[in-house]
Amino acid sequence: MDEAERRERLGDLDPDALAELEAEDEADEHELPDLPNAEAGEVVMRAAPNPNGPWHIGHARMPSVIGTYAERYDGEFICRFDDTDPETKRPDLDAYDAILDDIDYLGFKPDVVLKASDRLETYYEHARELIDLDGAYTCSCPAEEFRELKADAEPCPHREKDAATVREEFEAMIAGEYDAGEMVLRVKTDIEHKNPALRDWVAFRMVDAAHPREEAAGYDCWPMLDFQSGVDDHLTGVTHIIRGIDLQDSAKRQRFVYDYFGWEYPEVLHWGHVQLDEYDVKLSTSTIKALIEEGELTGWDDPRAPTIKSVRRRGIRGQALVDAMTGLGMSTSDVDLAMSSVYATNRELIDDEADRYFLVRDRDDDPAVEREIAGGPDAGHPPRHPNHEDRGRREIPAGTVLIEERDLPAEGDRVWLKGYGCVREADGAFEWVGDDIDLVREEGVDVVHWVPAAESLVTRMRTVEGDVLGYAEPEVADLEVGASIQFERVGFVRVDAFDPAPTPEDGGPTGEEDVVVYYSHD
RNA sequence: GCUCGCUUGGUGUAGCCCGGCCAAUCAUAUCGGCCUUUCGAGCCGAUGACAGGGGUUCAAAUCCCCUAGCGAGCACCA
Repeated sequence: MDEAERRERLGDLDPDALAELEAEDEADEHELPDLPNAEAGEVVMRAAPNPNGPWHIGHARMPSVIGTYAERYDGEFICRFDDTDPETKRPDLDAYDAILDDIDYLGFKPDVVLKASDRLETYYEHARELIDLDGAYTCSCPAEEFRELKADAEPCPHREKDAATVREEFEAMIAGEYDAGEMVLRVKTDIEHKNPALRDWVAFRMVDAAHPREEAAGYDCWPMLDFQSGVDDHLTGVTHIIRGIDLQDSAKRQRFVYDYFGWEYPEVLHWGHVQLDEYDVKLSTSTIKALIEEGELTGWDDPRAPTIKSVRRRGIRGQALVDAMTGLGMSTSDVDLAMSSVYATNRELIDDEADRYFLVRDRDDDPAVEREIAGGPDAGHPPRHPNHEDRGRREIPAGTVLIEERDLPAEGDRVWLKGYGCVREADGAFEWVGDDIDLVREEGVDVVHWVPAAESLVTRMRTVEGDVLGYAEPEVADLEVGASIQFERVGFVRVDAFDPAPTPEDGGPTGEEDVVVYYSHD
């Protein structure tokens, strides 16, 4: 009896037991723990990226997890751009759409897209209300001076200003009557709170630089993250917040504002930082940006860059990334993501559709070597896919072939050219032996890949470790850009371009290539 | 310095709130076998973990304390 039969029989004997078993199965499929206090149809979550550059792989975690939860609970997925710093983390105008595109690649679509920089008037309104509730005060202390007072749990003289004065000075902030550093609005929390991080934090400050978005360029008084994000989460009905441990004090800070307004704070989950193995490059927008500017990387989609654009160009499916990210769970500790688990998932996703081809690599330590075949058929005909004979067979001209030096048999020994037959190495040439498969099965002849010496395509394969040159079999020319294929005994690749134009950067195409492919994984 | 948090095999994770069914789950990785004209896949098997110490208890991965290690916040960044 197999599993299905056993279940059917159990269903007859004891339907309740079967239902229980199936419920367990369903629970097991959840990589992510259930959300606290979550009800189907009432969950609202948000990703709040700062659009200051394209995303690295770590950024995939938030949309992956939120999107997955939104699907599980039939909830809402808000994408809110927290672009309230026109200066130090200055938004990149291209990043807004690039980020939405990356979310789309992961297979999710936000229900709502917001930009904080569109919502300044809303923040001002709430600040005014907070002032009226005696929950905030304008402060002209130099930052350093206040820091010392705070460290000693001492209030500054501005804390006791009357509301009218505070209101007046805040309106002057909005009107742009101060320069950066001259005046801030602080939330009145508890100046003696045992955690210094929570004492009278800044809600609004003056910024001299104009916001890059035209719609927001006229504002000089900008909210800080904790104020803006706290107000927006409430106003947009967010029920569950997920954020990094770097923001673990944010909820505690924002609670003071929520208490003034009588709002209920959402559920909060924190998680640690993600590190990736495999890459030499740090998972940091600024680091990657710098390496591109220095010419170390050819761009955000360089295969050596740990970015979403890069893995996408390499033919990794968004789903593979989502599975890996949700598999990391919701732990508060820092985690290392093994790229091998992304690759394992992706392999399952593309193996069935990826047709097989040959690529003979030509490397310094393992060059392609040429051999003329004496006797034997004119061509080999290996299948396009071992599990799909219906897709037909390739035609690979034989005659004179290339194989990788490491695959070359010793003088007098035999090797099986896959899809062709068995040959023997004799005086720098191959002698036809035959196509009796028992040679492989019973006599242990190695099976290797090969390409014709004359008709093959000059190929550049871009990998995480750098580029590899080689020769691909002729039929690769018939593929479409974007196709995922497997170079047998080499690995899966995505076809990126035919006859690419040369690029000035090191590591890019030189103009010699017939085809450029990006290496996915083995 | 003050405050907060974390620590399960190579990696990730489940279990911890509500102690016993945990001689600890699942995935990945590595190794071996079967199958296969390669690789991959599939099937079978193996490897391998509760940071350390103390306490409470009939019973601790789970509760308490201490130590160590790691991380984060104390920004007019997000």
